Amino acid sequence: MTPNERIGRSLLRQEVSERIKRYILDNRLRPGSPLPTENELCAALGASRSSVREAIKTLGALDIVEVRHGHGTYVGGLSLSALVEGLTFRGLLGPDDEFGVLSDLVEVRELFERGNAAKIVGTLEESHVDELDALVDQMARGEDIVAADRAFHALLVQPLGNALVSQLTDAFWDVYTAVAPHLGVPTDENDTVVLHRAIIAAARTANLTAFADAVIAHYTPIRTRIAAARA
Amino acid sequence: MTPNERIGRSLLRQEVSERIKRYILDNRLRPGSPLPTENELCAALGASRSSVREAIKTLGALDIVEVRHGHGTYVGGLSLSALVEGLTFRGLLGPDDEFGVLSDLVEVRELFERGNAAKIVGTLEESHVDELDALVDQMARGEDIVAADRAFHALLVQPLGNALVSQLTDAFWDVYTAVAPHLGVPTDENDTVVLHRAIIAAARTANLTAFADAVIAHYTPIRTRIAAARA
DNA sequence: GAATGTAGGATTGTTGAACAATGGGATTGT
DNA sequence: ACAATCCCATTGTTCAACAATCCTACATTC
Repeated sequence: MTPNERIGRSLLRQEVSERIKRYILDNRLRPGSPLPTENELCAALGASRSSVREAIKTLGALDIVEVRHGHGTYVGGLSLSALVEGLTFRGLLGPDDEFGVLSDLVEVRELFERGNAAKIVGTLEESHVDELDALVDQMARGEDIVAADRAFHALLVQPLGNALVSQLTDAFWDVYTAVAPHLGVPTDENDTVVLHRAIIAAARTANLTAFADAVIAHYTPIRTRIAAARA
Repeated sequence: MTPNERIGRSLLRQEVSERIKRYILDNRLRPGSPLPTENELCAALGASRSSVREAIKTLGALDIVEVRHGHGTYVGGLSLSALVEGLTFRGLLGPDDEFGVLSDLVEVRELFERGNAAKIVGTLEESHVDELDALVDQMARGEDIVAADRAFHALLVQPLGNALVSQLTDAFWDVYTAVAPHLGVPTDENDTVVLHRAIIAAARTANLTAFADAVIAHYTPIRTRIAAARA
């Protein structure tokens, strides 16, 4: 496809990108399904390999496509990795508070847990609470505190049955842990055990306001640290 | 940089991508700031133009960088466009409910408004309420109902002062309007005026529970439509 | 026979050069 | 002063060649 043949149309690699997406949709492919090779795509779409590759790289950044060197190209995991990378960069670029990424982030995470208190407490089963307890025990023993903390909150919102909330929770956690150190936000872990136990206790008694308060109490020191780091 | 010189290291375009991000961070560039030309980047980073371009395309997909044909490359707007494209594709790929993208989406939007009722009602000023009213008037007149609806909800969460919530609200709206038609979800607009007026009325009286109920009532028909479209 | 090593093919990664398309500014002409 | 034109810098696209990687199949060895 010589450039002359597509006057007036948009950028070629953009069209190629759209056509690859369309190909996945039309063929009902699923994450992990193999895609045609670069050369096959070149022939099928009538574009040079460079254009096809640039289009693939674009889709790769969105986790719509995943490329394995020497192996092939596959449908991606459709994760929120792009959101993580984008927000992380935003957070690193604007420590001078042009964007209050960190505090906004924490606010949303808190909202996910506090605002869904009724549903969380209502559908929380005994086994879930035990798992939460086990994670706090792990934190108390000082084993992989960060991982346990992350798993705790993931588990907390899991009963909501909302995959988007779960993935956003994870994504925001990733962004926070990536950005906070660069902004001089300390990672105080003294009260974490107590604060998490309070959340569990409130969930056990199925006391909605107590649960909401415990969640707020949990995030309060974090907000304080962020506010302090700004000054 | 001949391939031999970087054995063991990761992909070149990935390194180039990281170095471009670092360049922006180190030089405290802001959205709209110009970046070096492709050839300058080639020279500075010691990579071929193809590799540099693929790296730039990756960053472009994340809106970290923006490329203008024939003009130059600039720092991007750091928007959530990547999230929109990713979620939209996910929604289109999984109408068979592998991902319940649409319902998850609406649930989060509702949570943003309902869960922050206290803060919204508390900080809502007279002028804001008037603007909300004006938007509903516009909807009642049938002028650009979709745009007015979108503006309404954007304005509703604005007093939160949380840029992330505002942008996620916008992003989710975009995804919904892009995905819903393809899934056969009808866009009934009969009750919208009444339902939006109820939200305003509750906000005016500063009645928190009434506000939350009005928000729930507003989203109920949407959830019903999504559920119906699944069956 | 099983484990290991090796050679080959297929696929993506990288390079370099050349030309097209675009946008904006400088030049020119009136 | 204004407009049209030309020119130049920059990004878009193509092509061809070779490198790096992964997997498979085969051969080797114990």
